[in-house]
Amino acid sequence: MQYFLYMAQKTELPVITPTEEPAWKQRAVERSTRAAKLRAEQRVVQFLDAAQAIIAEKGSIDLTVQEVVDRSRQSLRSFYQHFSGKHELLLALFEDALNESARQIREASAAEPDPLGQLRITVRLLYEQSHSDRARQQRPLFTDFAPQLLVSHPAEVKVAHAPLLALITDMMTRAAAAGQLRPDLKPRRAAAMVMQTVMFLAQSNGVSEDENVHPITVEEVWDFCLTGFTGGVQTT
Amino acid sequence: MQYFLYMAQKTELPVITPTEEPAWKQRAVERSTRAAKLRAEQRVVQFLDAAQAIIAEKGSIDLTVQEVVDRSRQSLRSFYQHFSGKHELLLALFEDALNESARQIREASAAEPDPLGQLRITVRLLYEQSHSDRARQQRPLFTDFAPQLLVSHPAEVKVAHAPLLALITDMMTRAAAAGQLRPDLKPRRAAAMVMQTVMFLAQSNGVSEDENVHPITVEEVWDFCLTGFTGGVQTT
DNA sequence: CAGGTGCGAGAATATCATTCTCATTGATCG
DNA sequence: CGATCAATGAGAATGATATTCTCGCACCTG
Repeated sequence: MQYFLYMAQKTELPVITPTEEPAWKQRAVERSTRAAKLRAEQRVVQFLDAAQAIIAEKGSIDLTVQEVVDRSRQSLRSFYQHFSGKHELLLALFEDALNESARQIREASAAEPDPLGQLRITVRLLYEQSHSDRARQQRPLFTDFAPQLLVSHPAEVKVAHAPLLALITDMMTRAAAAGQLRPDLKPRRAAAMVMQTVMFLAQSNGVSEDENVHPITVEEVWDFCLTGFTGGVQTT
Repeated sequence: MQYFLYMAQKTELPVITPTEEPAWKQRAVERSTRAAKLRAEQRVVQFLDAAQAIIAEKGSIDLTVQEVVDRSRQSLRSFYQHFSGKHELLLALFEDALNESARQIREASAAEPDPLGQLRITVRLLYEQSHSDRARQQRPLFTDFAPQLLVSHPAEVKVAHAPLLALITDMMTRAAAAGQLRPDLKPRRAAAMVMQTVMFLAQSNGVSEDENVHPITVEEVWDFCLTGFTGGVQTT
C-alpha cells in the first residue's frame, strides 16, 4: 500500500527553504537525517497499516489508539511522536482512500472517449463507493468519517477532495468544449456540485429497512445530474 | 416552545394495549398516573429548554450532560430517568428543529401560488437554514448533529425529515399536475433528492477562507435543481 | 402515621485520548 | 571503546465525559 506520507513531507519542507543555506550544509543535514526519516516513515506506515487492517476487520472507524498501537507492535509514545493525534491518523487514511478512489475512477473511465460517458461512469462508481450499504463494510472512512470531518475540518476535506474534483472538472471542461453542456455552466462549479451531490445522495440512502420508500438509485441520481448540467439536451 | 414529547408518548403506549384489561382499571391507573406523567413532561421540557439554551449560547452541540443538568436545576439521576442518554436528548431537539423548519417554510411559501415558485422559496430557505456559515450559530443541530446522526441512526433521521419531505413532495406533486416538471419524474423521489441535495450542498459550503474556490451559492443550487427536475423547460 | 416513590447530591465506574516517567536501545562522534 | 543523545517501549497517570449506583430526604396517599 502506497501512502502519501503526509507528515513526512511536512518535515522535508525546510530542505527547500529559499534562504542562503549553503548547499553542502543542506546535503550534510539531509544525509544525517535521511536514516531517521526513513525510520519515521517506516513507523508511520506501520501505524497506517495497522489502522487500516482494524478498520477493515471491524467495518467501522470506531477504533482505539490503543488498538492501533498494539496491532502495530509499537507504543503510545511512538504514536504521539508521529501523529499529532488520532484525528491526524484518520485524516491520512481518508486522503489516501480518496486518492485511491480517484485513481480507480480515472482508470475505469480512461477507455471511454465521450466526456459525458466518462461522467456517467464516474457518477456510477462514485455512487457505489459512497453508498452506505456496500461501502460501510469496505470504506467506512467515506461513510462514517467524511461527514463528521466535513463539519470539524472543512479545509482538510477540501484538500482531500481535490484530486477527485480535478478529475471531474477535467471531464466537465471537455464536455463543455464539445458543446454537450448548458453554455452558462462553469465546469469547475458544476463538477463540485455533481461530486458532492452524488456522494451525499449515495450516503444518505444507506440503511433503509423500509422497502416502500426512498431508496434512490444510481440511475435516478445520474439522471438528475445529467439533466442538471446538460439542460435536458442530451447528446448521448 | 412546544416540544413533541417524544418519550412521554412512548410511555403512553401501554394505555392502548389491546389486551383484556378492564377499562375501569385502565382509567384508574391512568388517573393515578396522570399527575406523575405531567410532572415527568415538566421535567423533560426543562431538560430540553436547558439544552437548547446552552446550545444557543455556545453555538455548538458540544454540551455536557452535566451542564444540562445544572442548568435545569435537576439531577443526573433525573436526567437518566427521563432520557435513555444524551443521544436521545439531542434527537428530540433535532426533530423539533426540523419541525420548526418545515413550519417556517410552509408559512413562507403559503402566499406563493405557483408550485415552482414555492419550490424556489423552499430551496432558498432550506439552503439558508442549512448553510454552515450562518446556521452554525443558530442551528448547530442542523450543521453538526445531523451528519453524524445520519450515519449512526438513519432511521430516526428519516422520521425527523418526514414533515419537510411531505411538504416538498406536495409542492412537487402540484408542479407535476401543472405540467411544469419532466413527465417521467416521480414527485416523491424528486422531492427527496432535492431536499437532500440542497441540505448537503448548503452544508458543505460552510467555512471556506479561500475566496477563489467553491463557494457555491443558493442561486447555483436552485438553478441546478430546477433544471434537474423541469428538464430545462422552465415555465417560470 | 407507615410505606412507597420520585428525586437531589454526588460518589463510583468505565472508556478513551493524551501526556508523562523511566529505563533501554542504537546509532553517532570523539 | 565510551560518552552522549535521540528514539522507543512499557505502562502509569491524567483528564474529560457519559453512565450507573448509593443514600437519604421529602412528599403523597391511604
